Amino acid sequence: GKALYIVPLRALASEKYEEFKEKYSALGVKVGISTGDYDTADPRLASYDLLIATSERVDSLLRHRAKWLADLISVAVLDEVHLLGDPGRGPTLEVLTARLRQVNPGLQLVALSATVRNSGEVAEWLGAELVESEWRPVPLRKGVYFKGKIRFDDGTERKVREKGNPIHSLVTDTLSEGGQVLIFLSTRRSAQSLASLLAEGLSLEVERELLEVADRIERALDEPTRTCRLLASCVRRGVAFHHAGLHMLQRREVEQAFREGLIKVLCATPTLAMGVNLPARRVIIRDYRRYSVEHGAEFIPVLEFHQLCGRAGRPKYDKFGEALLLAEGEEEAEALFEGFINSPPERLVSKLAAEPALRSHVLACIASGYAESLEGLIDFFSHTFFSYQRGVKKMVPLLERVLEFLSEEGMVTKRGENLLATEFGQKVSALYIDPLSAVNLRDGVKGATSAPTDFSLLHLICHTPDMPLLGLGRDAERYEALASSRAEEFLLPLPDPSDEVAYEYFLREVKTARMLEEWVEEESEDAIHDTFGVGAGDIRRMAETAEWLLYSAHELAKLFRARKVLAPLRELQVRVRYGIKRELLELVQLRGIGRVRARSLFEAGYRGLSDIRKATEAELSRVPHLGPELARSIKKQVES
DNA sequence: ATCGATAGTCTCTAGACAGCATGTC
DNA sequence: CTAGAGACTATCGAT
Repeated sequence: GKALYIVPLRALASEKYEEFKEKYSALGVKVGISTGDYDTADPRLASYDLLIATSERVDSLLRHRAKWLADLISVAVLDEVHLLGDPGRGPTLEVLTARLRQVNPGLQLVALSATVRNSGEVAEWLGAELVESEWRPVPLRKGVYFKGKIRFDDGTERKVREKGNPIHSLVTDTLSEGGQVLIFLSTRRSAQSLASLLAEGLSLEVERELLEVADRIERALDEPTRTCRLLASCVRRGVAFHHAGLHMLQRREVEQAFREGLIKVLCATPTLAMGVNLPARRVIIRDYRRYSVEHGAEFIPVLEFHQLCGRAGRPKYDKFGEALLLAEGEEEAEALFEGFINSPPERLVSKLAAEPALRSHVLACIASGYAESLEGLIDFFSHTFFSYQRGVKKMVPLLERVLEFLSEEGMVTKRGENLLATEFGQKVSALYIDPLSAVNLRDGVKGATSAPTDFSLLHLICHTPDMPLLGLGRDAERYEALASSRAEEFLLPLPDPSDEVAYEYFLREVKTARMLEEWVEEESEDAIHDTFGVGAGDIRRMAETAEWLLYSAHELAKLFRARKVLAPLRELQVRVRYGIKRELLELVQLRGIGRVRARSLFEAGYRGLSDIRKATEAELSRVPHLGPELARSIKKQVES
């Protein structure tokens, strides 16, 4: 039979894909990958022997009733199942698991997890045998550093020569023995400031290759932002920082250079522990507290602590790995030992009861024909981890409430005992958006009486639970002013200012919409960084989400015959993808031409495909940001 | 009146999945 | 279970 390998991140999917392709292709195993940035309904998907996919992708395939998935797969691997406890992603994982078992009762499941307190419970839910193993490729020692001394969990100690602050001493200590250090911090700002401090203080000797890496990092965007320059200047001194605000190219450069040993010290936020494998001899966990809006500064979960520790020790290079916590006093050292090193990890608790998750999965169940009645739904949900932990009875009222919402909004109809998804419901499930997002998009799109502005549409998609919003910060007044000056552009009724929660939310939507508008007006990333406090990585991620929602809005507009918004939505979708004004739409159709080169061509007088047709290759290659290679390529594209 | 040092006050905080269509060095 | 860094501001004294 075939195998399905399910991972939580795209980056992990492509890492596994490369790894398995290398290992198994020679044996004649066909390895494939399916994630959001690869094909959707690729018919070849069914021909692979081993398919690697993100959990949302598998869920989506199941929603599209991919028959082969049910029939051909004989084993599924669930990598990092401890995500079951994640409020955002966990529900998908348990629903997908239950679904796979529903359609294919004979399926063999292999679940891989970090240690959790109730692993037995998870195994039992899955009908699997629990296998526990302490083995790792490189032995790991955990310890606490205090006043020039590391105390390890195996009872040993190590003296460290104190030099400057504790971090500095530990870094110097590791470097003196030829090791690399990975330092985990809780905020982007801390990561950046510690990196520049260490870059300054360590004065490492670096290899020439690293200078090239630094140049590439500085040139990753069309014009470098302050962050680009800061990162490049750190890298030139053998130090780097890493967080999700960086452009993907920069993250990859940093990871690669660290892997090759060129970068010696890396200051990172937790992205690095969740993502691809990137080990170091010594891991220093400086921030073991993290701020949360509800509880203020909190200790990170023990589970996550272990996740961070897991990055210590490079196979083949290090005899052992070390993960260290920093203590400021004797009692704190003791507390850290007890609280992290000697503490059992948390229990996994199902988060399926959260309404947004339930809305979406109940609809999918009905829309894809996995349940045709309330009984059918209850039966399906009785096989989830939630029901295993809390009993189906707790689930029933929640299901009824969600069903009520879906039928009120016209996504599901009841015919006697039968539940049926409407065309609207089908569409929403296939688009993979939150049904509440769909309701807002539908209302907005139907309410458009004339051709909407960019801002109208951007605000509309920001008014959905699927769009992550920017924080308001100190900008309340500014966006209140913006909202009132552009009041007639909103497609939906505005909230009452006396409802503070709703109004603040609204202002954040306005701010986020404004950020996307600047992106689409070709404001420089540096300027966007300054006014909105988002990095290149954030902009790309938000644009990607916006594009998906604009596409969804377009599909719903088609369904509800809101003709006036169709063309503007489609056009804006492409503009958000590239971050361009309307006038560049034609140029950007060419492969190899994006935001920067399209603008460059336009300024040079090539305003459309016909201008390019008229130009010679030599003329094109003289346009800034273009070379002979690209000139030839676009000339060829224009002629065919 | 102006500047600037200092101390007190305020503000802010990690991450990242999903649709669809189309095509190469 | 509620921290710490950096930006901002008020205050006061020296010139």
